[in-house]
Formats: sequence, C-alpha cells, structure tokens
Amino acid sequence: MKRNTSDVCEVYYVNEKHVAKARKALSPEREILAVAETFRNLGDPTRVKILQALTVEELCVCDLAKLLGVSESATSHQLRVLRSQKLVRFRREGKMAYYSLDDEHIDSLMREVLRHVREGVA
Amino acid sequence: MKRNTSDVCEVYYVNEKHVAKARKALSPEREILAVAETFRNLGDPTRVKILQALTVEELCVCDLAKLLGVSESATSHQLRVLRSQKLVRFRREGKMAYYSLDDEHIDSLMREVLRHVREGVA
DNA sequence: ATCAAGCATGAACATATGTTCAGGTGTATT
DNA sequence: AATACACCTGAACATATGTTCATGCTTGAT
Repeated sequence: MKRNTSDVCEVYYVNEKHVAKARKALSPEREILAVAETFRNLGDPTRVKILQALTVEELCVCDLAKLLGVSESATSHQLRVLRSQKLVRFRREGKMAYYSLDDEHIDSLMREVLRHVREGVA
Repeated sequence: MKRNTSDVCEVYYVNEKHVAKARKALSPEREILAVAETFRNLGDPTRVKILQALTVEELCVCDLAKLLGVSESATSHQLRVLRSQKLVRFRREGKMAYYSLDDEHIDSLMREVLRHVREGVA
C-alpha cells in the first residue's frame, strides 16, 4: 500500500548530531561532482588498461589501439574522456600523438585500488 | 569515404617493443574488471557523499537519507552498490542498520582523488 | 598540390545506470 | 497477534555511456 510521501523515517529517529557532524565532512558540491566524475572516468576496463599501460611509458594512439585490441576510433574517444579530467596529457610529434599520465596521483590511485581489490579476493 | 576495414594503422608504425613492454604492466583481466567496477561504483556524487560522511562515523540509512536529501529507497539502493564492492559494511542493531567504511583503502582513495581534483582547479 | 597516414569527431545505436514507485522483510512495541 | 517502523528489493522509466560507422582534420611525403 501507499506510504508516507517522503518515505523518510520520523525525525525522532534521525540522530541530528550525527547528521550535522557528518555534513561538515562533506566537500563542497563542485568538489563532490569533480571527484565523482574523475572516478567515473576511471571506471571502465578499457580506460584502466590505458592508464596501466601509460604507467610504464608514453604511447601513441596507434600502439594503444593495438594493445587494447580495439579500433583507433574507440581508443581516441576514450583518450578524450581521460584528457577531459586531466588524467592523461599528450604531445604531438609529426603525425603521431604520444600520451602519458598527467600527474602522479593517477599512479597512486591505481595502486591503492589494486590493494583493495586484492584484499577482496583473499 | 569508406576506409580500411580494420581501421588500425599499419604495422610498421606500431612500435611492437613498446606495446609488448606495456602489455606486461597490465593486470590480469579479472583484476582489471574488478578495478574498473570499483572505480565505477565510486563514480557517483551520491555515493561519494555517503563515503565522505562515513569517514567520520558510522551512520544508519535514516541519517544518510536525511543528510543526502534523497529517499531512503534511493539510499538503500546506493548502499547495496557500495556493499557489493565491499566499500562499506554494516551491522544491525534492532531495526536500525549502521553503515561504516569497509577498509582504510577507501579513505586513501578519497584523499588522493581530492588532491588530484584540487590541483586541476589551480 | 595531391595523396596517404595517424588521429579526432559527430551521429546513431544498443546497453547500462540511477531514481521512483509499489510492495516486501524483519524487529520491537503494545 | 497485530501494528508500526526501519530497511530492503524488483520493476519500470528516463537518461547516460561506450562502441561503431562515416567522415573531417593535420601532417609528411611525393
């Protein structure tokens, strides 16, 4: 049957002090959005592979496409996503575009999440 | 007009040594998928807020819904996603369910990505 | 200038994602 | 036992996402 419109538990059960305390820990909305978007961009197997590969050395779109086993077009689209969040940068050399990781945080994130994932298996 | 079927650049331009070297850096496929899925689960503003809030202290669904300004149902669905990747865990106490971060990696990930995001602004 | 190679992009499509809605579970209180 | 509350879940819906296809763009060679 239909419930209360708000469907949120009554006020006397919400611990206002806890809520207030937790609210202070929240980053401003624009930071939250940026964080979420960054994680979202990291949340695709193809892009994870790209970043892992670039951990070793810079690579051109051509090499990446070959490595990933997908088309250059798909690779280029993914690189665009990664560029949009400044996860990778690139330099042009003649007709080629060489991509590399943008900063050292990316490497740290990948290592940390790998630890989490490996613990989960154990 | 229509191009080559494969649309992948010719072999003589792919640097096979670089590709081989980069390939070695890649985690096994199942780890790649787990990493991507973990990041994907972190890639939503509501879930980011939940995790930031739980950094401070454990909270019940009720408190979280109030904090986020969304319905309990939506909150519960999001918590389910976070549980599926072992990002949060919970304990029952009577009718309430108290959620907290599952391990310390989550905290590290949030801090690291915040550094990345803040650099981007500068 | 013309052509080809490497890369980038726009549109379209199938699939995935997050929310709402309606209802279902389990526990405490009466 | 009956009710109320806190939380959970399945289905449906609108929107977002990633790939493919076709085509532009830019550079280097002829």
